[in-house]
Amino acid sequence: MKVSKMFAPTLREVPAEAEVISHQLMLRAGFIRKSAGGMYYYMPLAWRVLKKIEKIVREEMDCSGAQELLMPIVQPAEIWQKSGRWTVYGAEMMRLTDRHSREFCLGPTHEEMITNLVKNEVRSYRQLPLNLYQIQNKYRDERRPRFGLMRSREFIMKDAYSFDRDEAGLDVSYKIMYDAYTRVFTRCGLTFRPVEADSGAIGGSGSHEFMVLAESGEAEIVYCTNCDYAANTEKAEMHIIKSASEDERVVAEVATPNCKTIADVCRYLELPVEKSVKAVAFNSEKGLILCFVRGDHEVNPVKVANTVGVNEVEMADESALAAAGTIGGYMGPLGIDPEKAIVVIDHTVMEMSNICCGANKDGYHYINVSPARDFKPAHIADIRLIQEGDPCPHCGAAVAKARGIEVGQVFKLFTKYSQSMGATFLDENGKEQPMVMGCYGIGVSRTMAASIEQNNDADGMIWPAAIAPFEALVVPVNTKDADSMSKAEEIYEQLQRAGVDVALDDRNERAGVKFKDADLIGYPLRIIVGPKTLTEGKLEVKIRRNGEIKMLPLTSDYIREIKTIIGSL
RNA sequence: CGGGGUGUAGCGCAGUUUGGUAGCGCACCUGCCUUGGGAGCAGGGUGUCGCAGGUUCAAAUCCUGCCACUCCGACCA
Repeated sequence: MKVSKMFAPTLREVPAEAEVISHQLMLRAGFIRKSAGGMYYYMPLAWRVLKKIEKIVREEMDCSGAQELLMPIVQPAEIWQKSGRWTVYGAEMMRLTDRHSREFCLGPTHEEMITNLVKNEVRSYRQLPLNLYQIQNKYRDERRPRFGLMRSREFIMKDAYSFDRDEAGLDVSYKIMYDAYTRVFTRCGLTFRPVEADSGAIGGSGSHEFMVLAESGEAEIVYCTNCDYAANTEKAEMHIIKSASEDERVVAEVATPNCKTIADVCRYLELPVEKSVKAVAFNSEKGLILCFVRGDHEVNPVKVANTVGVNEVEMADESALAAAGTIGGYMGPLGIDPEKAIVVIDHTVMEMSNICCGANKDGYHYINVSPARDFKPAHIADIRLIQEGDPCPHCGAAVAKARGIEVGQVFKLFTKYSQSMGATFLDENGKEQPMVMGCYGIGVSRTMAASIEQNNDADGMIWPAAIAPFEALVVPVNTKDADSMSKAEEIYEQLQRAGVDVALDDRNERAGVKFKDADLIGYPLRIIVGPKTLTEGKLEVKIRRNGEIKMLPLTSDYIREIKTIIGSL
């Protein structure tokens, strides 16, 4: 590829709309342009990267026994109605209607489609296990698309679906995908970490997310400083913290005027914060949920939703609290009508004694409350949000926090879709069984963005050679110098013949312009041909990542040397 | 969806307070010159001032409504 013909308009200035570095650099380097909110053109350089990522994904999927197919993007409403997700998916789904007023959606995911296909074609245990995947555009009408390709409404995804005869089979399929994902992201040159993830209503220990570690990541993860435990913070389990046992005293109501926060109450009553409980109220489709954790702890809304069995929770307002007979700042579990609110107590709270909590009226708290004796909650569960320094659920050492970009997720679906959609097979005994499913996603376009987030400097992108738009760029420093030009052309052609993915910057531009563009686009290797080095009989080769310069004698087998260097990038 | 901000040339912005023929830098086109880190000179083109109403002799500027984009909070590859 000659740069003079390349469709890659670079920008000197950062467009105002871009906030994160990957978005800024992709706009500046001519990788993407916006069409509408959360929708982008992938221009030639971006498309080259995406194709290389896809190639790695395909190789790893194919050698793991998965088979590629391609399903329609436009999906009929009926199958979503059958699985029950037509209404559940809500505004996130892009819907459309054809000329006969039949309803469709643009696929946000393909569980329904693949299950519908497989249920019609697979009858016997002999045909299992089966793993099918595709790479295509997905559509999710995000509430708030942002950060360029990191959260877009149209994005490229690899989605795979496994079908097994039982859970043991699913475990095998899951492990194969988990290992394949580890190889994919390793080959893409990413620093990542698989973490335990929330599996929502399906439950079980059935999901891992692959997180690219980056400050700009939207997800927060915790990892153990001692063992290999790592989890999304919304998933991380918290064990019960035992309190010293003491004699239970008699409950008393005390006035606590203007003490609306835990800190106020504890100061006023001269109690340690570990002797108080904090209340958080949520609204949900099952009504008001009142949650209680120890005063110095935080509530994890994801755990609350899973515990109560609702899709989503949102912060409740004062009017909802008043309807349940309580008031903000003075909420307590005592005397709450179970018909009006679901009370959920963190399991650590149930171990405490002689604590204080709100009395559900303005200006009053109870003291000497002993939860095991006094509370009658609907649920006792782990609803606590893990914090930096909390004990690791596996080994007890302190956990640390980090931010990550979720580039992949593996998920055990069990029989959620096979049951609702009737995907069954006959086992050896002729008995009908639901297929046991797993699903496995990789955000291909997000992976490209994540790589940039992790690999950049003040001058631009720094691509790992495996997914770079080009592995190398040949730069003749002065296009008017016939010797430089012919030598550059020669090297360019030699490299092409040697199978190197190379470009030639043949533009009649000053060297500075070419260097700036090369740094911005992030070619892993730059081969500079100029009169200065040519007269010394040398070729200058510069590594983008560390700025290291190697001088290769023209008499040497420099093509081979260049290939070796690229192999190490 | 709630709360802020911004919409003026391809990009970055000024002009809006106080209404009076649309500006700057970069980019782009032509020529000269230059060629190891975004050179210089000369000439040139570039706009439904987000959209729709309204006020006015006159609106980028004032008023009303809408739209888009973007940032901060609850969801996801």
